[in-house]
Amino acid sequence: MATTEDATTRPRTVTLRDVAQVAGVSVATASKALNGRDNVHPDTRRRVVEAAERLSFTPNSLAKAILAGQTGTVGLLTNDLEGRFSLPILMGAEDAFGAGQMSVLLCDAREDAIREQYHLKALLGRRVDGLIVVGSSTDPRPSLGHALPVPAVYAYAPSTDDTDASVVPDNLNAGVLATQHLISLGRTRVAHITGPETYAAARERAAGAREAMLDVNLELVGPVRYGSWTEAWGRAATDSLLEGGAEVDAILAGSDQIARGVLDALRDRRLDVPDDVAVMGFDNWDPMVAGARPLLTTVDMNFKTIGRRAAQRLVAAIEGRSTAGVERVECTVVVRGSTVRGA
Amino acid sequence: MATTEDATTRPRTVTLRDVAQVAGVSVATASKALNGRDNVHPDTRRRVVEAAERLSFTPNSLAKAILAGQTGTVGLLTNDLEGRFSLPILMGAEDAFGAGQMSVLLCDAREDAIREQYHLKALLGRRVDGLIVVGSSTDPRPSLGHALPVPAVYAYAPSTDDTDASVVPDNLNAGVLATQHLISLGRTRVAHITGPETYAAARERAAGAREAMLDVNLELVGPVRYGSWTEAWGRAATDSLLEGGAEVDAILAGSDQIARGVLDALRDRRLDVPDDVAVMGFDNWDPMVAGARPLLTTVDMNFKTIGRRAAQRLVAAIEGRSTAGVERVECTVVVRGSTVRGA
DNA sequence: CTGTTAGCGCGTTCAG
DNA sequence: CTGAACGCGCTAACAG
Repeated sequence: MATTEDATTRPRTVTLRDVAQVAGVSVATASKALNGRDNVHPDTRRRVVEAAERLSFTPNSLAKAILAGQTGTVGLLTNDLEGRFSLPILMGAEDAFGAGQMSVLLCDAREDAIREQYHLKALLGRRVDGLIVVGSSTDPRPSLGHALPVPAVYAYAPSTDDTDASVVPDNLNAGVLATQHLISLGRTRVAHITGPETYAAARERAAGAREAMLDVNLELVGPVRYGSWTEAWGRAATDSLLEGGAEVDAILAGSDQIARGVLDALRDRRLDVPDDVAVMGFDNWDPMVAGARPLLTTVDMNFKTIGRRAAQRLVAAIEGRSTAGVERVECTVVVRGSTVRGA
Repeated sequence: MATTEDATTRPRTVTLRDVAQVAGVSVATASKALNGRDNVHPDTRRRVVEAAERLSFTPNSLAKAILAGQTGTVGLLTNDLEGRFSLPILMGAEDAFGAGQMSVLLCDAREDAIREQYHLKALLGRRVDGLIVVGSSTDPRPSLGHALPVPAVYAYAPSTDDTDASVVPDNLNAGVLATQHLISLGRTRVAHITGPETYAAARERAAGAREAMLDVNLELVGPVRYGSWTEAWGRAATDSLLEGGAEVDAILAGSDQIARGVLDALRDRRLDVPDDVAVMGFDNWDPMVAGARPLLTTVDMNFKTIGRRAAQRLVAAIEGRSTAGVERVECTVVVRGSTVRGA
């Protein structure tokens, strides 16, 4: 690692003025030529374009932005950069913007309101055209308020203020769909092992499961077992369930991690999956799903779609077509070997 | 989701001019007052600051940047937003910048050179002060070249051009340290199951393992088993290893996922971990490590540190103290129950 | 068709 | 201690 002073060798940023000079025209003409405006002689345009390429001119978006009042930049304020939710959401947003020319300024507030304010200020200072706010759980989070100079869309965690725009996973429906899949396989004795009751996601999925059972005049086996989003809890809860003598032909796990624990516990007891007991998870989290034996049936919450929709609504809002309210994104059951042999 | 036209209700962006007007001073004075420059009467300053707060004035960084020639923004160009490497690196970079006032513009090129060029152009247009380029594997990647108007630092994947600045994990040393840990426990018959031989990370870790064994006049049991970075490969390779009649007292897995597969296969064969066979992985990837039975000993490659170092070197380069060459970040052995009972 | 002028929001001289 | 004037890179309106 040698230290070198190459600041001097680095080419100075080339401006439109340089291009104009090389092409032998005025700055204004160069501008028009490069932006495809009318009233420029083809020959002149060609000269300007050539000069621009030769100097590898990159227009200064900042200067443009200062005029236009639009920066083509959005702020993405997350609280869960570690988590596996922000990332797909971020990708979805990138997707949606990618086609256009939006760039994403990323900030992680780490669940700290002070940090969030700080970053918010920084983003507004950089004159972002809009904000996407990603929560760390599906529980509602405080609104940034309506006094913002730019529109905001809340993703994953809805805003507590429902005149804000939010895009969230449909956890209730996820519970319903998962349970209907199990019922469609002829399973009638379904137990539900899930994460902490303090999580809205856990409660809503459980409510969906209960609802789907009720629709066919069935009930879940025993109470919903709330615990933590871990494999260890999946194992422990399964053990206690079976030791309690419960007869089950399906276990609905509140997440893929819990499902992995359930599978392990069943395997230890020499119970066959899916013949004896069918198992399902939620999230379709690849590393968990792909390594499971058998491969895990799960519900994909379509985080990427959430990100994409949030981005689309944000763009709409920036263009003046603002929408309010919570949008729930459909989830998808992904059938694999843990519920249907060989699938 | 009701559509509303609230563009009108949204407060117009307030400029320094507004503040000056309210405070009854000129823009120049307002500027000095807010930026803590000398030669401003305390009373005047107070009036200006109050006005700024009342209007919730946010200085326009763009305008500032256009003058200063520095935007306080860096571009992070990744190829692996899905992957679990960019994320910690991104966080480390955020950490390092967070103290200061750098903001991060994020772009995912998805391994597509065209996309990368496109994003690069966009970032340069936004006049980023520097670039961090994150690869998707530890294999060297093509340099962006030296004709860039701003410095670049390559993280995770080094640049093929070693006059560039790169920060990468020390995979060779990781292999050494892991193996030394096993040796220190008295294990002498160590097998190595890892990912595809096409990956530099796999080859280097294997080389480190071989080297550490050689240091104490030992050899790995059998050839290195190259395969894929999956649990399934871990299971399959372990089965074939043991069916081949190999006597091993330790298995070094090339990743935590592979290690999980190894643990499963050993468990199926009623072999005790760590008493019969000690098992180790690489990456210290929490979801894999935390769910393992027993908890998995592994090598943490300190991705966050990589991100932090890349950010620090970038800042140094931006300030003119540019450094060239590849920096290898130390890794750390994290001891848990799969090598030391009860740890 | 092209060049000149003005101004976006701000920081920085330099007179007053 | 304060304010007018200038310039950053660029586009829009107008004049030639």
